[in-house]
Amino acid sequence: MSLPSKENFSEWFHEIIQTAEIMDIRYPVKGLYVWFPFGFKLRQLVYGKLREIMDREHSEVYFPALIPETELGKESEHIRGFEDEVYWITHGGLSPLDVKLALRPTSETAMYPMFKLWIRNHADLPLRVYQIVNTFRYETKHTRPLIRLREITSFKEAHTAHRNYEEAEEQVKKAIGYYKEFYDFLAIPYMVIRRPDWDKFPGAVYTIAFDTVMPDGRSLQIGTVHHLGDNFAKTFEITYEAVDGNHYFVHQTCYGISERCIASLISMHGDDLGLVLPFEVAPVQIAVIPILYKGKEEKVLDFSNELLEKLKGFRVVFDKGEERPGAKYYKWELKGVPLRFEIGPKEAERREVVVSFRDEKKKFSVPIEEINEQKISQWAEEMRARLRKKAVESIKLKLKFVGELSELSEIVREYVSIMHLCKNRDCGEEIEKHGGKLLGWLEEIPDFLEVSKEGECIVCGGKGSLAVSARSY
RNA sequence: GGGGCCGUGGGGUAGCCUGGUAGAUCCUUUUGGCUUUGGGAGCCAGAGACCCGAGUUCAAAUCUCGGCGGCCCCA
Repeated sequence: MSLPSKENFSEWFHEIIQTAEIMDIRYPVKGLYVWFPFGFKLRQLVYGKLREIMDREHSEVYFPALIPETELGKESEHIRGFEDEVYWITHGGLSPLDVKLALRPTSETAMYPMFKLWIRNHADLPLRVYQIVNTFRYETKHTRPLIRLREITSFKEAHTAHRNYEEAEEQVKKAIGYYKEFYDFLAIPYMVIRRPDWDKFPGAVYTIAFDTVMPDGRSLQIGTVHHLGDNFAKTFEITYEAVDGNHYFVHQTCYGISERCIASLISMHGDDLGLVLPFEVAPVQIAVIPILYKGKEEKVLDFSNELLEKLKGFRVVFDKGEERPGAKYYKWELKGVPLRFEIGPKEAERREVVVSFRDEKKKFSVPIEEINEQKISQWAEEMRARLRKKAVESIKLKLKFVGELSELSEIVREYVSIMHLCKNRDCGEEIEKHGGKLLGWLEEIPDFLEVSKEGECIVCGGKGSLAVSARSY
């Protein structure tokens, strides 16, 4: 029943996914997992926020999951980046297909032939759409629920088209802003990192990623934003007629977030007792536990009902099951319920409620009259601040600035390594010889890092800026 | 890409080396009943398992091979 300690992160993650009923990992195909109802509810709430953000200036769409080989292969760099990982449909029934169909590894080549039809003139721009879909990649490394999947079940991908490079770049900045808002909402600290030129999205001009740090000191990419320039526009002939009457190629961006956001949510805040979830995304926000002594049930139940009446706007569980109170506390703590109200004969007598926050040990009493939506929202907001502070503190312990190249091999085994590095590819490759992966250069300095942006390249001594290397998931 | 370990009730394990009825390995889970309820209650009676396939053998959870699935280490 009890989880392994979070100190042993890999084991802890594996167990909590199952015992907290996020995903059932017993599905008999490698890399595919089943969402439990509870996990799916969490997904729905988290993606609800993402939808809310996207809906401000994007339209939600749906494109087919199957892409003909003829389209997938059009952009040569793009196909080279994915060809090892594509699942192919080769038959319809017993007959071989004339044109093989790929299960989308991502949707650029599904969407952009249609963009060509949709975009005629400058009034059609900017075009901004997104979809939340499954994608397939034949992963050869170890698969892991929510983190490395052969079917990504929850890929939010946005695709935009603009009149020129600059307007597309504006969109890149906006996208970064949206993702910041999303991860701030989840109280997950992140680094915004520009990927090395040799490690960008296949077909992109440049790639900017969101990376966070897992409790075992490995990095996890939890979002990417790509400036595609007019690379795909040229391949798929997406042009528009401008006010001057000439035709120009559009410039595009795309950006995505997968269920790794939920992996990071679980990993960042969870503890030895189970999930710890921000109030807004918790499938159960409040657990009300009555303590039913024999002969006093009615009094306690009446008072509970009075309380429940006040909690109508929230996702509440009223647990009057047979178990003893202690067992119920553990059960709902495992599920990450942010607020717990306990009501026994004493509380009914004094018209008070015992309140307990998931992220803190202490309990305290509050008169029932003081409990209302505003109070609860205030508690929720305070809890988010505490979660973020705690997350930042734990991340700080996993980051280390590296001043000497000779120290890197040692440090990168346990920490996400920060260093000054120039943009020279040779220097970047030198970094990776010491283990870990060069994630790239910090686009901005996060508030939890106190180091100067500029410095001498740790390899060649030239002009360098802050770079990050880590063992990554 | 290279190497190693593993698969037994829903979950975690003992048994495998040295083949001999899973009639009771242990913990957890679960069904019914009684008694309980302020941090994982107790008792009684039940339920539930050898990954799949082939081979060796009188006999396979146990030995061999293959498949599927999982974990770890190195690059």
